[in-house]
Amino acid sequence: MKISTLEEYAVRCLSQLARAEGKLTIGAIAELEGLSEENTAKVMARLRAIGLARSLRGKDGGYLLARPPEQISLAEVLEGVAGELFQLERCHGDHGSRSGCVHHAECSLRPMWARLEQVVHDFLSALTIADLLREESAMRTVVSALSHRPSALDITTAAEPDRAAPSS
Amino acid sequence: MKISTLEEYAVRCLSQLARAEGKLTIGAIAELEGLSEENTAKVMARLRAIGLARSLRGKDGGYLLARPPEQISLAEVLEGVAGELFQLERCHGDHGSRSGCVHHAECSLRPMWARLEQVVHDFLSALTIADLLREESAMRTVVSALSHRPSALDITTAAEPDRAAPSS
DNA sequence: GTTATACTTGACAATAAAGTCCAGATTAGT
DNA sequence: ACTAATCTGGACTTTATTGTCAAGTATAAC
Repeated sequence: MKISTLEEYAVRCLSQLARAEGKLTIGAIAELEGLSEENTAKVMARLRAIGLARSLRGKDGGYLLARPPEQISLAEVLEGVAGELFQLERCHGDHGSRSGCVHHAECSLRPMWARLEQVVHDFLSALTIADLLREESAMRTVVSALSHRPSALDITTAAEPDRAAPSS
Repeated sequence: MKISTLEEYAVRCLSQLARAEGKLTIGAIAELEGLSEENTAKVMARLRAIGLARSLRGKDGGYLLARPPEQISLAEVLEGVAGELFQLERCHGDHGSRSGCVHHAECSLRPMWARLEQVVHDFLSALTIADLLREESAMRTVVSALSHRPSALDITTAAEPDRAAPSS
């Protein structure tokens, strides 16, 4: 489980555009992020394709944010460049010999992955590109305010009570 | 951002061992999961390497869980087979021309990724292999009880108040 | 309209991940 | 011992992801 480089670069390039408060050329973004121009071009093309950046061609051209940075959530960025967060549809394809989901009726994995996806989505939805312009310390505060749950370790809510007790 | 096949297979194979309540051969696991034996062997070898499964060689051999399923969290499984959830160390390597993190002093991305990793970790830590044996509907209940935060969309906690307002 | 500056696009190369194959090692039962 | 069942480990193939390159198109400025 990892963030792809495309996803990370997308977030970073957008944050540079936000910081610049205007137009930046591919060359400038590449320089700011320490990436190659070719690679940066690819990232920006993708961001344009999913409607998060706009491009101006020709002399004096460059890229700008398609919307104010406060209106671009990180969820949009990551989900935009990478498709769905997870491929829940794994459950629907073939896995070797059998057709369809091997975990048919009793597939408890599906709701688990789905919920994980939602947890991640909720977290990312609450952050925008504008948030990334904060100083690292300020960001830490914002981000730790997010999803400050009461530990989540005591979910003896449903059916069986046979969890807990990691004793030996 | 996605779950690797190794991660998914690892979870599924462990859940089969838990369901079996004992020993299973690679062939049996492969059959149950609809995977090839070769691939299953690879997955199980990894699970053995990280101490989540034990193997018995020779005739009448097979695999068993190293611990009771209630004591194996999904976090352990995923982090075990995939290394760290994210490579936060991306910030420390080179990105093209520059050495070190291009987002030096003002790297607000680092706490963001770190917090995301923690959110995911917390979620996965609260679930065990034993939980995966529930029926799909029961699992849905358990899992939705996890991290039931009050929306997380109103985090005007820190510094700037310039978020909100996605009006146009 | 010519030129310099920039984005665009598709093809290619390098790398990493996923899956397969096979010869070897280990053990229970005979 | 011998055999059959079973895991083990390395090498190999296939596929997906990343990154690079070059030829092409658009636009502002002169």
